[in-house]
Amino acid sequence: MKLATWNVNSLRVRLPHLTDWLAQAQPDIVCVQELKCEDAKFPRAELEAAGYQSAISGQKTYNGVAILSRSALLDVSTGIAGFQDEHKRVIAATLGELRVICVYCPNGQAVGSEKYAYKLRWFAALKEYLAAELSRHPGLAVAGDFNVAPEDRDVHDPKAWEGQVHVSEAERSAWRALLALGLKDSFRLFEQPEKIYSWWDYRMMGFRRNAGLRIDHVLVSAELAKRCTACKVDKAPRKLERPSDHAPVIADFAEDQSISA
DNA sequence: ATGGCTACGATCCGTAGA
Repeated sequence: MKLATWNVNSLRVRLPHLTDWLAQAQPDIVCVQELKCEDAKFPRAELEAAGYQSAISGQKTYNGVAILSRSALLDVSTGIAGFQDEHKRVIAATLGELRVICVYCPNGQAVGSEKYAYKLRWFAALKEYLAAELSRHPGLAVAGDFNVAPEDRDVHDPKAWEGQVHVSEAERSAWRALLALGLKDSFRLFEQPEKIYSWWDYRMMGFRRNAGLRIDHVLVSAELAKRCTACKVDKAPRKLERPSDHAPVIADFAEDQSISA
């Protein structure tokens, strides 16, 4: 079973990239962020033709999240329970034994800004929400654009980025608070090559220089981590004409139903 | 050198992303 996350930076612009990638990568479930698309304009039929059902929470111009799946999406919920938010950043659904939560965490703009304070409030609310979800769903995956590079090795130039938004101590602390719930960064369950990132600035030839950050993540509960066999960034769509600035991250899971071997 | 792209919705520039 393959579970992916991809910030497409406008679903309307990126739909051909998305459908081509679905055909090539064959994920079973995809968490999509930055739809920038109202629900009424969501290309449901095109994605159904590609073999995927959709659960969506969209809005005009900004934000917007969706979960695409080859199988039925049940118990769909949107937003963070108990947290008032104008932004459409969270959607969750159940697929059999698996609970999937798709997140588009706030950018934060700059350390000390109002948006940064909102980002930290948002992460605190997310943590409480995930704690409750974990207590109900042992098989939980939280996938999306977290807008946090957890460690210096997730940053192309840690010196230049030191203290900046996406890497600041408060943001990394908020990230570690999610791990403290028992969630694992699926990427770090495995040996990885150095300098692997999931986002590259459009400017200054960021992708050519591999000047990136690893900010898109697939977190898994302890139960799900046992079944996780790989996690990789797929850079291929970032090489296309008019790409998203993010690349998809894809995690693999054994279909193992047994308790012990 | 605090810029540099890209998407969007409103114009021929501002907001936002990261």
